[in-house]
Amino acid sequence: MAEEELNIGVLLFIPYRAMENRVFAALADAGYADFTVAQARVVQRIGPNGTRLTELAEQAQITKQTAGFLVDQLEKAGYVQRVPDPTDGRARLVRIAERGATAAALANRVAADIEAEWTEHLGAQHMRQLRRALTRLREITDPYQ
Amino acid sequence: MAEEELNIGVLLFIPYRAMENRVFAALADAGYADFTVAQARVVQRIGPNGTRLTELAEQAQITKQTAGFLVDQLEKAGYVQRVPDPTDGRARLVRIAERGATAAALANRVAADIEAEWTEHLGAQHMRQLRRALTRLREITDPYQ
DNA sequence: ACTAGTTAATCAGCCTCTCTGACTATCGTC
DNA sequence: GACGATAGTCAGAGAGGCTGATTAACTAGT
Repeated sequence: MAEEELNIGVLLFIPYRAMENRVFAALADAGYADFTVAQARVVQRIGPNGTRLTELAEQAQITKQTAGFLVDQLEKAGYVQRVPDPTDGRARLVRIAERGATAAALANRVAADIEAEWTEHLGAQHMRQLRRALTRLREITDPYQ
Repeated sequence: MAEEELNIGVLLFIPYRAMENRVFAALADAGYADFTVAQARVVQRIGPNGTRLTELAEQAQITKQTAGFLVDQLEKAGYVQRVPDPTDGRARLVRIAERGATAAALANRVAADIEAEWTEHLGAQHMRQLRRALTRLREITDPYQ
C-alpha cells in the first residue's frame, strides 16, 4: 500500500531497524553474540542502583514472567546480577554486571557512530530538527513519560 | 543508559510502536482479530499484481520458510490467495484477497488519523520536516530502495 | 541433448520470546 | 494477627523465527 508516500510508521521503522541490526552485528563481532533484542530492551531499563524485576517488566511492557526469563539468561551470560533488595525482603534488584557495562559501552559507541553518519547525510540542522520532532512526539506516544 | 538525551533509535521506536499498537487495536475492534504484526509485515509488501513468496521473504527480511508459514495463515484466514505464476512454473504469486483489501483500507485510514493527530501536535511544518528527514534517511538505511 | 548449477517452494525439527494461570513468600494495614 | 496487595517463580502453551534437507522447475554451457 501507499503508492506515492510511505506510511509514517514504516518510515520510522526503517531507520530504527537499520540501527538495531548494525548495533547487534557489532556486538556479535566483539564477542557478545549471546545477546538478543529482547534482552536489550530489558537491560536498557536497569537504573544505576539496580531495578526490580516488576518495574523492568512494566517499563518494557512485558509480563513479569517474561522479564524473569530474560533476566535469567542475562544472569547466566554474566551481563547482570541479582542482589537482595535491602528495603524489601520479597524483592531483588537487577544490576548491570561488568560484562554488561562493557557491552553497553560498545553498543552506545556504535549507536553514536551511526547517528554521526546520519548527521553527515542529513546535515546537522536537519538532524537536530529530527531529534526535536521525535522528542516532542514522545509526549503523546510514550506511556512511560 | 542515556541520562540526558535518548538514543535516536529509541526515539524512532517509541512512536512507531505507538502507531502499530493503535492500528492493531482498531483492526481487532473491527473484527480482524486474527491478524498479527508478523503477518502485516508480509502483507504490506504484496504488489498490486501479486508477489512471489521469495520476494516477500527478502523484503520483509525473513526466511522463505517463515514467509511461507505466515502466508499459509493469511490464506486460511482469507486475507490473501495464491495463484500460479504464468511466467514461471515453479513459482506462485501471493495476491491480496477481498478481506485483505478491506482490512488494509481500514488500517490505512486509522494510520492517517494518527498521522493527523501527530500533525496537530507538532504543527504542519514540523511534520513535513519530519517526513522529509525520514525519507532522506531511508536512502542510506533501506536495503530495498 | 545433457549435465550442472540456480531458484521457488516445502517439509521437518528446533529455539526464543511471549503469554495465561497458579503458586509461595513477604509486606503493610487495620 | 488476619487479610489483601505485591515480588517473584513454576508450569504449560503458542507464535514466530531459524537451519538443514528435499523436490520441482528453470537456465547455461558445453
